Amino acid sequence: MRTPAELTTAFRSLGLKVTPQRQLLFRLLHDNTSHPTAEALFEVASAQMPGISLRTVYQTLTDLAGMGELQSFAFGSGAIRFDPNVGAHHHQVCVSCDEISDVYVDGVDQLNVSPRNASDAHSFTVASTDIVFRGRCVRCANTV
Amino acid sequence: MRTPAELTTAFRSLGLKVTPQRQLLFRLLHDNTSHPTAEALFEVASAQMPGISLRTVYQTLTDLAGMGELQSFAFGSGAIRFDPNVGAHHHQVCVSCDEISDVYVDGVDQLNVSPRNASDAHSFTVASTDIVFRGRCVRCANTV
DNA sequence: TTGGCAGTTCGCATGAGATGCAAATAAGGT
DNA sequence: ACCTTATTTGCATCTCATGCGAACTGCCAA
Repeated sequence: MRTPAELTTAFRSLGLKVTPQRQLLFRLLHDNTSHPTAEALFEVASAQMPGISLRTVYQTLTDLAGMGELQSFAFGSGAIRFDPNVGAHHHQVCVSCDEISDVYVDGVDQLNVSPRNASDAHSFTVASTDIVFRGRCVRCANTV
Repeated sequence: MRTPAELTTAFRSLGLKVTPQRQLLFRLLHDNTSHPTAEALFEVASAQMPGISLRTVYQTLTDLAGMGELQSFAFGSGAIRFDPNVGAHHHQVCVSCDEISDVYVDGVDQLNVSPRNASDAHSFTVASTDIVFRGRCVRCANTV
């Protein structure tokens, strides 16, 4: 997503207001690589702005996602994760500690896809491809 | 997953009981390519066995998944989908009608993965790879 | 600088999806 | 046929998320 300063301009030019709550979330999300949940952001935000509402966090995240400034993903279990990295990338998920990392993948366009039924060939128009690698991060691999 | 007959034997040899409810679900799931939710299976099961409990459907699905007879996936939104196809395959999801289809993909092992930070290289042990193609099925592509 | 409209925040209610729990019931070995 | 043990069921509970309305506040305009 864009920088807090750019988002401030973007919001204003859309007729949206730049509140202290939103500014805080802009800052907490910018360059955030932890793929936080709404709840997790709420915890961090609350420490810096006691009284901020979970509802507002959800609201702002939804708005940012709608503007294309955030991507959101559901990884198997639990709450939705938000990712300010909106470029083409994929994810690694540690099955042990649930840590999620961005990864860049070459060769996606070379994948050879064949539907279950031959009759379905060429019947699907792919708009995007999401790849999730599940396994163990170094820390968890060494802890087993 | 295995056939209802095979599952019957497998359950018995594990000390588990083969109830009419389970037999019905074995049948409804065998060769089912619709990636149903627990609720969806409950609807179909209820038609054939009025009174069957949603709780039992969840319970049996969880058991089968735990035995490796089913795979379960969370696709972006809504309820968990179950898939009796436990072989290596991936999925196509229509963003318009939510239809999910199995697809087979060649070249997965040739993907060249690079972590966001070079220092993370070789730090992750991949156990499985899930690919989701999002787009439009023929039906929806023609309806736009 | 001030006024006021329109967008926001916030808390509570609500809803979906899923699981915990205990009493009643039934499978299936003996 | 019996008895032990697994299952089924319904209800309560939990998590994650969104709807809604009253109170509040950015921020443009005068």
